[in-house]
This record gives sequence, structure tokens and C-alpha cells, in this order.
Amino acid sequence: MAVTIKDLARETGLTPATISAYFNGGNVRAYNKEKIENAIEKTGYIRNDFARGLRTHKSRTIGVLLPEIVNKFSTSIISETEECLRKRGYGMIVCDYRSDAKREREAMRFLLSKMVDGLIVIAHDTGPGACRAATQNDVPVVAVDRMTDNPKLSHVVINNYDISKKAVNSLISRGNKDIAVICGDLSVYTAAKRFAGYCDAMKEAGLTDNISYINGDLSVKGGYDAAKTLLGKRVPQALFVTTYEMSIGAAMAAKDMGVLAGSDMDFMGFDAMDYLKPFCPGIMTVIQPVEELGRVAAETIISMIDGGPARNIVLNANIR
Amino acid sequence: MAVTIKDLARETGLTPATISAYFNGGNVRAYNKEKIENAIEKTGYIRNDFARGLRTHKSRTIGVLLPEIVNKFSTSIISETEECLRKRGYGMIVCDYRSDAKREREAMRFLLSKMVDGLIVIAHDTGPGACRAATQNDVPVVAVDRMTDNPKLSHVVINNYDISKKAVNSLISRGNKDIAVICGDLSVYTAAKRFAGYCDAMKEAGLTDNISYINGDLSVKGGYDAAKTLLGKRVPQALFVTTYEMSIGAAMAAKDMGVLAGSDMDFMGFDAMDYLKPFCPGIMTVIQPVEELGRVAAETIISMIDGGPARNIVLNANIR
DNA sequence: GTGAAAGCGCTAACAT
DNA sequence: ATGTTAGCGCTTTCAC
Repeated sequence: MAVTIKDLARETGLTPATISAYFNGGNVRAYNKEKIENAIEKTGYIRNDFARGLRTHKSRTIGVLLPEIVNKFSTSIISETEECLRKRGYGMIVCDYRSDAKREREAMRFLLSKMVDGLIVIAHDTGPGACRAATQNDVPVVAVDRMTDNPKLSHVVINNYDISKKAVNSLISRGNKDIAVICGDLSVYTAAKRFAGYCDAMKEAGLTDNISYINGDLSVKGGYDAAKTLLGKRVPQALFVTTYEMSIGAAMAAKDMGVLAGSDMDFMGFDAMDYLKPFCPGIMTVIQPVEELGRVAAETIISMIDGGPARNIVLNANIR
Repeated sequence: MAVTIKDLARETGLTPATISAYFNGGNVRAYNKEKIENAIEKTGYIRNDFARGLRTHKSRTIGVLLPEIVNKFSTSIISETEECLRKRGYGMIVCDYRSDAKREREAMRFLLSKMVDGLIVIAHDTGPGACRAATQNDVPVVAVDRMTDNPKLSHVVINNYDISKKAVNSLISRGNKDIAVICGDLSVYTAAKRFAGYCDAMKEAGLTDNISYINGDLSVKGGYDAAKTLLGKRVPQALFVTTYEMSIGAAMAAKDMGVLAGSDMDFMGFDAMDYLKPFCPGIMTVIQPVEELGRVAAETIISMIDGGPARNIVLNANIR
């Protein structure tokens, strides 16, 4: 059996209450402090986080819920989140819901049963009931990269609509009229916003008839297949692709079909600059502030755990 | 205050013990099961894992320690691990040690303080003291993708030496003599093994004088920089790159310098087939069984938690 | 500054 | 199949 606070009490001739006070910054006489420290050293005592959590209702653990853990955009965010959290003594328990609504709910219940103090979520369900299992139980939630209709959540997003509109305007200003977009399923928040930005830019330029939407599934393969479908029919003057992985896939498919993105066809991707630039020198991409998303998400969840209000924060992406 | 098992008891007219039996697979009458399920639904009950852990001395949580979470190879593995673990009711708490030995030790202590039942580790320190903090406390450990000198650990690795030798032999059999290798720091287990396979293949073919090693830092940029350095001096007949991310970077750098990997220069990468094939049709790569690594790691840690012995498992990679 | 005592929510041994 | 009871290890009043 593991060493407990009672063993320390016996060892030092004090009581559990005093040992507890010692651990929690209470007033303990110097020579008793020393006795306690010696006893810890001698016994190799490790505080039982279960008992502590049972009393305090705090786990110092944050649940993180992602559509796909094998996704550079997601991991770039949570890498920064993890670092921020750990600095503050918080751990991060990660679940992947494979972009499936049912698994999303299951994973959330699972995380809640792990007694997480808060949740950072790239949600699929963005309706008014988003993350209800958590908010019902008064577990604070930060939605990242998604705006939801649940006012109890904090939201950390980028200026999806504006930056997409700006991106498409930049393609238009280069003389392009036939601009196609490869976008995820429009039930996904970011896809809808980015598509709306594209549509409005096209409409405002009088290019309503040129609106051309191809659905991709948010993976490299999704972008690849979507571009193959598109280019199998015709080569547009320009192509706008609205996620990291799909940008890589779409540029690959174009290359595959003899169309070099950025020279044979104007190309505006999302985030994948590092991977694509050497192969397709002429491409442009929207660069999202991923580290900032991760950091702000971590700071926001901790602020909520400490009793702070829900906040909505919009960060700015840029075109490069 | 949160809903507890007592509330369910009151709601159903049963006692806490019966509710507990229900959760733990005990025999409960069908109509009582239904009552319980309705009560759970109605109240939004979530089981308190602190109380449970306090009784059972099990957290049903596995710590996962990675060099870099933003690394497709790592996330491909842990994605599968996460799925396997969750099916068995285990959560996964992830730490990234940024390829730094000191942070590795800190992160391990952190995970242990979270009372994890076991640890899955892509370790940096592979000496006899690897993961000592865990083994000292009788917390089982599975080392993935690394062999260590600590006999208490289980190990799940691929046939690094053999597959590298085979890969280089295949380059040699195509008539190449001047074959360079881009490899990580040789203090890393996989880098050392893969480099040894390369060297022995070269030696056995009488190409000792052609051995040419360039160090990369295991990232896309590392591969990119290494290839730039190499190709700035000369273009070898063939290039062997020993990690996923470096393969992408190296092929990008080559393209950048007007050398198309797979046609201007034979190219053998690691894992990055999907990303590179469309751009560089002629490339070959070693394909690691990443999902299997993740699954076997999960199965092995659970087996150890259930009292099973440490095991060493070697999985086979293939060339495609 | 320290002690005594209660209780967090659950499980498990035993009784029925 | 279900109820009774005790206790996991800690924190937290409330005394002294």
C-alpha cells in the first residue's frame, strides 16, 4: 500500500490536518515543516490526487476534443496549448472524435467522467446544444476555430469571412474571373464562413455566374480528390482552397494533371505554405495564427476555471 | 453540486450499491437497468472518477510522452493508440517534451503525479536509466519506436536496421554507387539503426568510400536544410532520407534546386509517399506500420497493467 | 499552530 | 438481485 498522509502524521507525531496545511500553504512551525519534509523524503510519499480531487473537485486537467489528431492544423494549436497548460500545472487529456457527431458526444462524456476542470474543443456540433453535457455540469468550455450558438462557451476564432473575402478579392484583382473554391462540408463553421467570404467577393465583383464550389473532406486526400474532379472538367483561372490539408492535396492533384498551381493557374491555399512553396513557387496562402489560437485557448480556459466570464475572441489571419 | 450515485439511488428507489453494480457489469434486473438509464438521462449524471480511483487505485489513464506533438509520424501512432485505449475505457494524457532531455524528465514526473496507470513513451533517453521515475514507482512503461537498455520496459519497434539495409540495397541494385543519406542525430535510436543499415549495405557492396552522411533535425525544415547543404556541393546519384518529415523537406529542397527527386536523382524516403508521390512520381519510400505501432503499444500497456510481463515486439516495415 | 471529526462519491464485502 | 456498511486519503470547518 502506498504511503499516505497518515503515515507522515505518525512519522512526525503530528496530525493529518497539519500535514495538509503544510501542503496547502498554511502556517506550520519551522521545526515541524522540517520534520514533515524529512518524513516525505524518507517514505517517498506522493500525494494522492484522487483523494485531493474528491475533496476539492479540481483535477488540474483540461480535456481537449479534436476532429482528427492526425491534422497539422489541430496539432499546431494544441502543441502550444499543452505548453501553456503544463506551465500552469495543468495536464491535457486528448480525444479524437474522427469527425463523427456521435463519437463527439461519447468522447465529451468520457472527458467529463475524467473530471476535467475545463474543455477545449474544436466542435462539430455548433448548434445551441453544443457541449451541453459540459455546460450542464458547469464545466467551462472554450470552442476553438468554431463559433457556436451556445452563449455559455468562450470562442477563439479567426476572421474567417473577412480573410476569405480578402483572399478572393486579391485573386480577382489579378484579373481572374473564373475562380473555383474547394471547401469542406458547409455544415462545418469554418467552411461556411470561408465559403460566404468567397461568394460575397465574387458577387460584389459581378462574378455571380462564376461561383463554383467543390466539396472536399478536409483531408489531404479530400483536397486531392476534389481538385481531380474539378480539373477533370476544366481548369479554372484560379483556385481557392480553404484548409491546410486540402491545399496540399489540391496542389498535388493539379501537379498530377499537369497544371502547376501558382503558374498555370492562380492558387490561394490555407496555411500550407511551408510544404508547397518549393514545389509551386507562385502560390499564395492564408496564414492562420495557429500558435496564438492555442495560447489564447489555454489562457481563456484557465481564466474561466478561475471564475472569469465567457469571452469571444477573434484573431486575424493574413495573406502571404 | 453535481449529480451523484445517491441521486440516482433516490430517483430509482434503489441503493448506491445497485447503481454501482450496474456500472461495473454486475447483475441488475432488466427493468431496474431501464430505470437507472432513465435516471442517468434525466439528471445528466457523470460518474466521479476521483471517488472511483480512490477506491480502486486505478486512474484508467495512460500517459503519453512524445518528442514533438506536431509530427505526423507521432500523431499517426497515437491516433490509433487513443482509439484502442478509449475503447477499453482508458484516457490518454499527452505531453510533448520538445526533443529536450530535461523537459522529458519533467514531463514524466508530471505524468506520474497525475497517477497514470501506465506510460507510452517515444523516449529520448534510451540508456539503462530510461523512464526510471516510472519503473521505480512500479508504473509500467511501453517504449515505442525506441529500444532502451532498461529491461523493465516493453518495446515496440520496427526492423530499422534490416529495412534500411534493404532500402539501400535496392538503390544499389539500380546501379547507384554515390548514395548519400540524410539522417537525424545518431544519438537517437532510430537514426543510429537506420544509419547502420545504410553503412553496412554500402560496405557489403564495396562502396565504403561513398558513404556520405548529412545531419538533419527530424523536421521538414531539417530535411530541407540538410538537402540544400548536400546539393549545394554536389548531386549524388541517389539520396536516402530516414524520416517522414525530413523526406518531405529534402524532396522540396531538391525541387527548389532544380533536381527532381525520383527522376534526376534516385530517392528513397520514409513514409511520406502520400505527400510526395504526385510531385515526384519516381520516388520510393520505406513504409512503416504506424497504425500497428499505435495499436500494439496500447495493447501492450494494458496487458502490463493487467499484470503481464514486459515484451519486446518488432514490426516489419516495407518498401513501396 | 495544531487536533478532532466529518465527509467528498464511490466500491466491495457481506448480509439478506 | 439488492441492501447495509465501512472506508479509500484527503481537505476543511471548528475547537482548543
